[in-house]
Amino acid sequence: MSERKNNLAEMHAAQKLLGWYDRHRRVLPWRALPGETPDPYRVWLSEIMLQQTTVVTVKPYYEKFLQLFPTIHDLAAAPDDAVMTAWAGLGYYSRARNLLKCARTLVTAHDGVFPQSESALLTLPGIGPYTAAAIAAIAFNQQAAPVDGNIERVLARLLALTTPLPKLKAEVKTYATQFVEADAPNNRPGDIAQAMMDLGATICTPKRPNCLLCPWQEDCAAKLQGIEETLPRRAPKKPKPERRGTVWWLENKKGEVLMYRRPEKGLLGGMMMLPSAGWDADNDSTLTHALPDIETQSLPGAVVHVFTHFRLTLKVERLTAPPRFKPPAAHIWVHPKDFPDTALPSVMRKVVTHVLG
DNA sequence: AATGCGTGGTT
DNA sequence: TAACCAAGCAT
Repeated sequence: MSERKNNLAEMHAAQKLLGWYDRHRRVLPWRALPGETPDPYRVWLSEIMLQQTTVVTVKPYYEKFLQLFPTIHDLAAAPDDAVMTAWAGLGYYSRARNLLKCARTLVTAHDGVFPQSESALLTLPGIGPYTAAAIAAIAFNQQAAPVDGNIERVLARLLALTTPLPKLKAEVKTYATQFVEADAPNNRPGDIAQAMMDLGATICTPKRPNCLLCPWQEDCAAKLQGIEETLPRRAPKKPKPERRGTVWWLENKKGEVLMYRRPEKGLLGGMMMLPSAGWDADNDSTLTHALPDIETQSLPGAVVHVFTHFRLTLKVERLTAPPRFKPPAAHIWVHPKDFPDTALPSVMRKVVTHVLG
């Protein structure tokens, strides 16, 4: 380990990286320009959105959130549903719930001011090891070493680390920390983090990395061995189970559609759904019992949606509510014209499209 | 440590 | 097309 540490220092890796970053840094909406002071609220918001999510996907959501909630005080004061609706389509909805929790905690207990230390940030909802280090480094220029998927890949290749994921993460963290410490005189931990992420996103890509453009092309141990495309190594993935279910488009005379809000925890927590059954045992609709009395029209085809851990195929049935129909508890009628302002996850938007074309 | 948790783009 | 992958977190 100490040998690799020395290698890092000897190859002046940080200088090469920062030189490259100064010439090629990407302009991103949440990124401060050179000389500007980063806004912790914006750094935090972007980091939460960027968890497991690409820059291209995040951009419009980030802009929308800043428009709707310009400060952490605006966000903390917002109704839950406004935040869930603004987040709809971005996925991993626990992020939105924790975002709101975190904003309210900070506003209530700390006057809306973010703590600057990695350890204090780590205690906040939705902020884990990566995000705590990223905010500390990027927003406050603390000597923190965030390790995301990019940095994990970049350093695994630079140092030819063959440990498979997920164990690799801890190993990379120690080297990333040494890297920042070795560069202490430059005092640019935030730029080091962003430079390594930019490098991973644009050059040291998972497939077909563009080594010819890499500032570390002469230093990369993996490239030297010709194994750069095989790193990082990972355990084989499990096959994705298939689930099938039925979703009901139940319309009343006003043209409104029956919906309900899912429980806060678990899959699609806090988001709006059409009644359904057969694929998510905990959320089988109580509507099932009332349906035999109603004439149903089965729509041709099906809606297919792929979640992280299973593939879902939904048959869609269309029904008209009879005159004396009583909606089950916790259900509400929503008119399709209000769908844009409804917290509908993508799988439900696919169902809507399937029905309305 | 392993699993649950979205979605859309790329290959 | 099916598989892979993306600035991870909570439990």
